[in-house]
Amino acid sequence: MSQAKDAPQVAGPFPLSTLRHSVSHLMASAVAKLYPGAKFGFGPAIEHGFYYDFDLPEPLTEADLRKIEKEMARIAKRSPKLECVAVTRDEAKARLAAANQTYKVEAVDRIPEGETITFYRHGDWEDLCEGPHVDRLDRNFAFKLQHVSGSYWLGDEKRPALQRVYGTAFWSQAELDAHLKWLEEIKERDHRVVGKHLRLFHIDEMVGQGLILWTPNGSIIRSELQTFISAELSRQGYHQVFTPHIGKLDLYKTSGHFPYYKESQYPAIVEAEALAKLSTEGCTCAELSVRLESVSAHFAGELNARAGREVIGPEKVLPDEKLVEGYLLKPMNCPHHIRIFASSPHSYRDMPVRLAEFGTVYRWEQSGEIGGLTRVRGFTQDDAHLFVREDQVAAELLGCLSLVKLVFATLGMHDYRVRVSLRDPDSSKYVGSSENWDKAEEACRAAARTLGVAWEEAPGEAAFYGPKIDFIVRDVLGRSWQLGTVQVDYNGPIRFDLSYTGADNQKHRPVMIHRAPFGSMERFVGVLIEHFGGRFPFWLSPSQIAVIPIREEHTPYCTELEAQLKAAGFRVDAMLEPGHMNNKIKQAQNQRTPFMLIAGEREAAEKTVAVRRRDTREQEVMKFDDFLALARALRDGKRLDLGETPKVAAT
RNA sequence: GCUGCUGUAGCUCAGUGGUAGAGCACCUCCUUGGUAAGGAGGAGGCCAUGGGUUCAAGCCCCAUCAGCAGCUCCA
Repeated sequence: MSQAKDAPQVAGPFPLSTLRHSVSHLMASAVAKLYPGAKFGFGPAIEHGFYYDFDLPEPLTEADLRKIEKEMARIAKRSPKLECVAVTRDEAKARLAAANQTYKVEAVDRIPEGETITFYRHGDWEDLCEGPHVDRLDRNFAFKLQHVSGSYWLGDEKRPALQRVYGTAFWSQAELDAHLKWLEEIKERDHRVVGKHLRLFHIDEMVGQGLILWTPNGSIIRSELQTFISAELSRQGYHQVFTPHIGKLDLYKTSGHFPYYKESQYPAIVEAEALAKLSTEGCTCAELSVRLESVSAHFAGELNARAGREVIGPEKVLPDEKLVEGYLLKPMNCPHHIRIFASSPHSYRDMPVRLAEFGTVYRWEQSGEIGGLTRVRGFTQDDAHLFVREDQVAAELLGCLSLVKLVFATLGMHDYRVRVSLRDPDSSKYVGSSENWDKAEEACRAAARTLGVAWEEAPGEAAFYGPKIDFIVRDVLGRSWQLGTVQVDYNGPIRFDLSYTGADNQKHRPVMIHRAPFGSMERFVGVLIEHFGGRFPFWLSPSQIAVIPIREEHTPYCTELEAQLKAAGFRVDAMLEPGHMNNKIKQAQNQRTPFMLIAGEREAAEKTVAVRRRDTREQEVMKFDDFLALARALRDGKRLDLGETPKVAAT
């Protein structure tokens, strides 16, 4: 941009991103020197550093990165000046073509007409680049190349695969060191690391990629959360339901999930008899697939009539006897919930009907995308479907968001974004009348406003069946994850021909609200693990209280404490086995147990406990009854603190 | 799915072609210790899986599976 020309070209503090971009040039020049024939892609500054994409004949290794770093240092020693040269479009292409920089030639073509084309040059190396850059690459900065990974030219998987080298740079070695240390700390907060250390979950090769086994410790966290959420839901008038993990293909043909999203579903389960019959007929896989995905003319006719347009084309229609029935592992809970709603007649008086279920769904995510708890193939949504009258949409949306607000506030999560996805006003692909859309969109906006956090509108991002509100959080590695979503749906009720009887004794079409405010228990707990770094608030902590005797003869008193704590419903880890107190303290600390109660002669005599809180070496002796009261208050109030006695201000 | 890297004891990791190692955890014995690792001993591995090269493979090659970093995708 023109920023390059506006920025004062004097020695002094450039923005860090400018330095990083310049260091990426430095890296590219080192690569050009070390690997003749290298072709260059893009090399921008990014949030915590920079990268550059190269096309090289051989894959780069860690050792290569060190070699490149050395060459960079050598070039930087000469304090090269970075000079900007403006050229014409033809000249730029000629220069790049001469250097056999095919990607860069393509990049020139992507520069809009009328924009100035510039090269930046240092030493005998130059690069097509819009800048800005630091004026001189002297020694007053520190850098490190971090890792190499693959990427595609222009982010398109059909184009050549390039090697992307990531690095970072700072104005001083101290800042770089601090950044690297921060990265180490981040790693320790990673839910995969914490999850293993605290034995919260397990992913087993024998079970399958992306399928989470909740171990006892993690199950405690999950069920505490579910209990908390469920209590709130019943307060808000939801009804708990349970549905099975599979459903007939017809169900998903009606909902529209099959076959249109079949590439992200586990394959259909075909009835054994049908399969046997097909194989005697010599049916191929391709034919089987067609026969599974097709519908009868009657089915298509009914659905198209209800939708008022052709949602199932003639190419999907086969004669009845050709159709093959099967089951699908459910990719969503809504069809099952819809069938519950449809199973009995409804009056306008009993609307809205709110059906909630912690429903487990299965999706065939790409293998390279799966990891930890945040991207999995089987997950349990905190799902609910609200069947509402149109005049109730706004109020129900508010109800959904108040739950989100309550849970996030309870967990101390304030760092989340809200995105309100609206329809693209120019498009006609949407279901439902435009007046209804206007109302629904305004209701979404109004609901988002009540949250008191940053939110943005995303025109054109709505689903074709309705607008939605999404909640997005970042993990410790800075990756954004969509947690929950609240969606208005005009389409489902049409496809399933849902109705209720209005005051006018006529049938009316309800509107559906899909909402899973925390997305999935897997992802949500993954984010929570990182949010707390494994130091869960008392009510969520798998182990809440460790009881540690000072000597073996203090065991009877500790047993008594254990019994009372357990009777009060706490999760107690009585460490009564022989062994040293110090070692037990260390173990409890490593387990991130919020409280250690340490008891010896004095405590037994006075019915007190020496309370040691997680992450502190200080101890506080208190009456056991007082501790019990404190623990109850922390648990029942779902408090985030551990009830530390406020420090008395110095007088 | 794509590119690259990785896979050794429950965990964290050493081991560059010649019969498998450490620390922690675990078990046994000793130790009675007032707030973050007492001592000694022991057990524990088909070196991810399947092929190949070699007199000889944890190590080299190929494939598969899984993990990691990105890319692409995420109704």
